[in-house]
Amino acid sequence: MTKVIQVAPPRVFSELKPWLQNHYQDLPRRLQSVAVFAMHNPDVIALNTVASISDQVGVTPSTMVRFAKSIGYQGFSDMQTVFQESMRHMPQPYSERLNSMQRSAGQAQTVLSQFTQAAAESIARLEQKMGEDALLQASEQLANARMVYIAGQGRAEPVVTYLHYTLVKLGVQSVVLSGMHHSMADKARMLKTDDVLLAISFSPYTANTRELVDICLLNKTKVVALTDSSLSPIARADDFHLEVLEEEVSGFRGLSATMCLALCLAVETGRVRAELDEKLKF
Amino acid sequence: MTKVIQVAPPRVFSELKPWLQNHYQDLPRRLQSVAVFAMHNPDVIALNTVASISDQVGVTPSTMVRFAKSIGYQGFSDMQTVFQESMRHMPQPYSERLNSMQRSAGQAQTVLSQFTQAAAESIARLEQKMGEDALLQASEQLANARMVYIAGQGRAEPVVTYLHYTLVKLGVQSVVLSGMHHSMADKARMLKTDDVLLAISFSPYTANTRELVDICLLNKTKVVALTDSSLSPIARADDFHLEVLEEEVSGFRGLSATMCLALCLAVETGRVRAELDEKLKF
DNA sequence: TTATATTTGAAATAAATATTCCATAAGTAA
DNA sequence: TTACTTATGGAATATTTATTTCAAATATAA
Repeated sequence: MTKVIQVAPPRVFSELKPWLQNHYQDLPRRLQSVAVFAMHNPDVIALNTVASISDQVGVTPSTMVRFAKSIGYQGFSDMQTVFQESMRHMPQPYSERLNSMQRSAGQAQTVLSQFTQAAAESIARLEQKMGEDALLQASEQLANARMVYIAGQGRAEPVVTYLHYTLVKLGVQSVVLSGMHHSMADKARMLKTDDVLLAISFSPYTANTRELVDICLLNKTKVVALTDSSLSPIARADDFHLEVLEEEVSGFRGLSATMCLALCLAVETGRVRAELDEKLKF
Repeated sequence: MTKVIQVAPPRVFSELKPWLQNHYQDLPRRLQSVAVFAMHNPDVIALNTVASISDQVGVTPSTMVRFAKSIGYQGFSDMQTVFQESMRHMPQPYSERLNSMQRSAGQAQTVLSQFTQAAAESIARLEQKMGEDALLQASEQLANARMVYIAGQGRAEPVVTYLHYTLVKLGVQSVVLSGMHHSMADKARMLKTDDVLLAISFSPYTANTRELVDICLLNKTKVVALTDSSLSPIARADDFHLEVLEEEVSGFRGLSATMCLALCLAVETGRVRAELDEKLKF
């Protein structure tokens, strides 16, 4: 029989959370899954049935009961009430919503709210302005490449890392150029005509990335550019460029929308590539 | 037999409210009581059983069922789900609400819209859940450090790069540990007690980063952790951890909210550090 | 008033949901 | 490996919870 905690279990959600943090490591595998799910989806625990929840978590109903008992509750239902109580007065669809709006309109904004707002705006604009077809075109270029070379410096570097990571995971061959200590000319020489350069650059545009794009376009190597303005030197008539502009907060620009676009680009590329691979089989 | 509305009943709470206002006069006395109660205590309807609710309203269980049926629902349970749904996605303040409504009303979602929506949701949640004080505490730790060592692998790597880039720009000395080819023990040895480890790790948590955190905590070196769950092995009672959860779209998790938090953390750290430097002058 | 329709409550029934139990699988230590 | 402990899934069971039924109460119209 699974050992059961004897002491009284947390009666409020805010106490349950640290409890799980402390005991998480010692929990059996399945019970860990439940713990993670519960912390991430408290509303689901509060509102759904054992069957439905266990299904979402990917465990059996018994496991849900065991989980509750291992914390010290009498059973699942007992634990569920704790989750339900945590929702009770929190939401209040309308009145509460208005409150939070007033609050944000009213007093001084926190650092956090300023930046989250800027990020949200940037993402909203991305969705509005970015054409699905532009994204698709760029993805097709990348998917058709023998190898994708990714370049970018400074603020663009995290984007490079992320694109590389995601593309590789999706089975698209790619290499990061920025890290290599070659001259631009040497780097450009690595690119064959069936390769594609994926260049990321934001204002102020670094000379290096720009130079690389220039050389590639001269060599008729395809270029996909990710930048913050169509006026950017790396956005040219003869390349495929995607534009994403981050809202600025007192001089700082985030990367939220850019990362979102990067993910879209990678996923779409992976999809197109998978389609191509499928065709080649026959 | 009580006459029952034939047309489809409101499927969302916001439509149910006006419906009740319009039909209130025509309802039998007991059903009016229920209507009033339901509008004033939607959370009770969402979370309690018929027996408990009918008791609170002062009617019999049958009346609750009749009430639901008189609106057009199949029974009480059917109506209850509408109340429950209204509690479910409680964050999403306003703009996002509108967006998702427009979208769901329209056609199928594009890749872009799916990911932007996920990003927006993640950011909204970040703003709601993250405490300004937790952010400030973490920032103070970093600002007081002689040197900030940043570690993280895989999906966390872009975040490492970004934090490093931003911190350095803000005049906070920092080094990226991930890139170095040392053993974890060697890396840990670099950290003195007045240094701080800034560890970033997401599920599935890489052993390396976890090990590093363990060693540092053993050595009483301060740790600031950025992770996707308070259950993560790097979120421990004795470190300062910030939690940010990215919404998932068909298996992919973005970094939009994470990057936003990273920027907040860096900027706040820079601000605190500037204050400290100012004091030292006198 | 009486006849009729409507509303209501209480108890019986049906449905759903949680819980327990047990056989088997997965780990662990020798 | 083998013996042993712990964890897990599936099915049977118990419990809770919603729903229906029907008789009584209340209202309405003649």
